[in-house]
Amino acid sequence: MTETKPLTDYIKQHIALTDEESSFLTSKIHFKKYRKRDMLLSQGDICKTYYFILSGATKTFYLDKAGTEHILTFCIENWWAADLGSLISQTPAAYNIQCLENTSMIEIPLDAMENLYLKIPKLERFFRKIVERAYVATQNRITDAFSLSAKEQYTAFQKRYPQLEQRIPQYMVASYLGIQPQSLSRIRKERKA
Amino acid sequence: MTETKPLTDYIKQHIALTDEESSFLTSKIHFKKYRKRDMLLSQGDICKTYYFILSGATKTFYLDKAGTEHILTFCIENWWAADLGSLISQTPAAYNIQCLENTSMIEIPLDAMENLYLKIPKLERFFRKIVERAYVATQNRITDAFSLSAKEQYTAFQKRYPQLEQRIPQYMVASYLGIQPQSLSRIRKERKA
DNA sequence: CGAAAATTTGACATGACTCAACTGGAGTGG
DNA sequence: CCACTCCAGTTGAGTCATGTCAAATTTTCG
Repeated sequence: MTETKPLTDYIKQHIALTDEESSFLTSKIHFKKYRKRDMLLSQGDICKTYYFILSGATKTFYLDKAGTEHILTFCIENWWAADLGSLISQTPAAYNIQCLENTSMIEIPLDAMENLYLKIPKLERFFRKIVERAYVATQNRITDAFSLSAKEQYTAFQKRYPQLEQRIPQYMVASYLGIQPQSLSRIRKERKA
Repeated sequence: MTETKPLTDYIKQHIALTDEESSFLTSKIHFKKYRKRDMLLSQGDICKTYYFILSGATKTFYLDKAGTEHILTFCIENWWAADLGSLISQTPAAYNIQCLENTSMIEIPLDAMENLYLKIPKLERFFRKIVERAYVATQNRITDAFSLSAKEQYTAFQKRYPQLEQRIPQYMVASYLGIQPQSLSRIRKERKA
């Protein structure tokens, strides 16, 4: 299973795994490829899988009452995607997850996760740290939303996701920033001047 | 140490602890009382402690360049307070934490935490779940900020923190919502009508 | 090439901000 | 116990950033 090696390597950067643990892990996860526009999860479904992105990109978004799309986060290489709220309490997902490019990932089904935690308790620590990091990132996002103007948030986005802007349409950046595409267009125009 | 019992009880609701584990835990944590307006953490300091609130309330906030206060969260009974970003990477805190009332809490110093994880590995699981929950709450906050008007966010705040509004000044609610006190005053006026 | 989608631009509306004045209650000191 | 001060909260008037609606233009892609 050489295809799953990137994940075991990634985990080994954080915690030591014996060969046995490593191969048990490998036996529980699987490699998968998706195509641009494929949905990994739809609002209302129950999220059953953790996704670790090897290459490509996804967006996590939801549709409000008016049917407008709001992008909560982009996930790119070496990052995790899932609707954690749905996953941990097995309730209907609040979010959709969709591929923005052809994307290859490693999937860890929820029930495999339980086995992994039992057999390799160290993984509790690993995932605790992953979630901690994600939590801090989300807090920073709130902080930015609070005190930065649309212009400044756009700059912050470019810093947080270097190069991503080149890979996705502008209206998605606007959606991530919580502004209208027209407004982003005007901000960009103004910045050039 | 009967004063620390509420926390051990709280943890036991989630994971089983032997008597030995329970008393080891108790030996590592301490009970403490703070007074209204006491600072638990100041922007720029390194956060060294997890706080579990038994009674009272705190606010976690930061001051922007203009010196305006933005409240990220309120923490009340049975909830955790800390600047996790500062705590996990031992970098200067982005946030201040201050008591809004006389508040009693249980403190777990960061280095005690490491001992606890070693001696009681189950705690990794417990804290993973705590952080997961906090993460989901933060995501929901972003979602609200995105799609709700100031009016609707005010209603959401009242739902998320029942009764808290009665315990704190109105300008803090405004700060939490990310609007001016004047705007909140107008929203309240309009709602009565 | 042609249709559909994305982006830009213009004109106008609006929600929230800013600045400023005023009200009312809480706490303090004479 | 009253006068004074301070601070939270309210209200008003004008401003500004962003939203809305609509049309023109450019880009993408089958």
